[in-house]
Amino acid sequence: MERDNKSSEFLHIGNKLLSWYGKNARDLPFRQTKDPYKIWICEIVFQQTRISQGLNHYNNFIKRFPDVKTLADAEENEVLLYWKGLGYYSRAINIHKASQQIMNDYQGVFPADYEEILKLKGVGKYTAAAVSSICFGGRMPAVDGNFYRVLSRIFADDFDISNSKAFSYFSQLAAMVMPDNVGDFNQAMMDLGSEICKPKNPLCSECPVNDDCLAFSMQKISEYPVKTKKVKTEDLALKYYFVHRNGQFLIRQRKDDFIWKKLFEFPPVISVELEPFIRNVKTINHKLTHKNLIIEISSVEVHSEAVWNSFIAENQYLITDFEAFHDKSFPKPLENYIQNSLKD
DNA sequence: AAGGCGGGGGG
DNA sequence: CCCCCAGCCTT
Repeated sequence: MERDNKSSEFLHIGNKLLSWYGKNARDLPFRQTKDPYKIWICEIVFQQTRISQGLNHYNNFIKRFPDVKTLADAEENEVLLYWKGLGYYSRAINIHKASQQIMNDYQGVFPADYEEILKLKGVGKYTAAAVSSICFGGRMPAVDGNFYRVLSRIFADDFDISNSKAFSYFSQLAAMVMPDNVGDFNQAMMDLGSEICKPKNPLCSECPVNDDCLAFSMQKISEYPVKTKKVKTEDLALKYYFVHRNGQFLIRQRKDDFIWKKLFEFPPVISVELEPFIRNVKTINHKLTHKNLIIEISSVEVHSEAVWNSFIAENQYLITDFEAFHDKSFPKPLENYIQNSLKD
């Protein structure tokens, strides 16, 4: 990418960030490697996810699936199991498909080119830029929420980050401050955004570029970034039946549409023969980003083996128990429900 | 171009 | 209670 005279005016900002990063980089497991597979996995795991939340998932995932081939050879359900509780489950489905893409289309060798990385399932412009810059010396800024926040403050820029053009807009701002070492620059921006230039109560007095920050000099840090779109949440009622007998209970796998893609759940309906055996009803409130779930779970104890068997056969439910359910990925609230039932 | 997708944590 | 987090896919 060619740099013109105008943009070099801000190059010292990027260099200060690099210098700061050299001394203050967070010690994270994926910082010890340039293996594109591991960097790719870490980028996917940490999409819309704080480092502290995803760290165990990342470590467990890499331990079980240390390379592309191991992941490609695995069952999708096992990949989902390692994603349990992390959310945005299409990410797990997509990295599994992408690993097979790499085996089939790239002979198992991770593609080095930005445009090729971008073709992988679940990889967008951010992730392609991050992997190509960190592992292969690519020169694209990895523009994410941190970039929006840091750059909008440095330039006191009120461009609306909820605008669909925000990515390309802030990519241009990034290009103005971006030094030659793009990989480290991208990671420096992430660490600065996470540790210093935080959404609320940023530590401006410790910021390596506070001299260059227009919003800081105007005492208007809290006004940036500008985001107009508001999150609206609506209520959604879900009904489940915890149908159990002799320590076993019934489950089925969800489709890959709507929420909780391909995770396991309880039967959503029961037959009239089972209605008399409803023991208790529990209501669980569970907050998602766009939905407030009200989950009603009725516990149904089945005594008749014949009724049990016919109910399973008619609906093709799967049988599991309080040991084996650990092998399957359940949504968080259902996971918690099972754990609580185990105590009783 | 807009909306949907999890779950956790901070203020 | 609201906002945000190493974004991406579908419509």
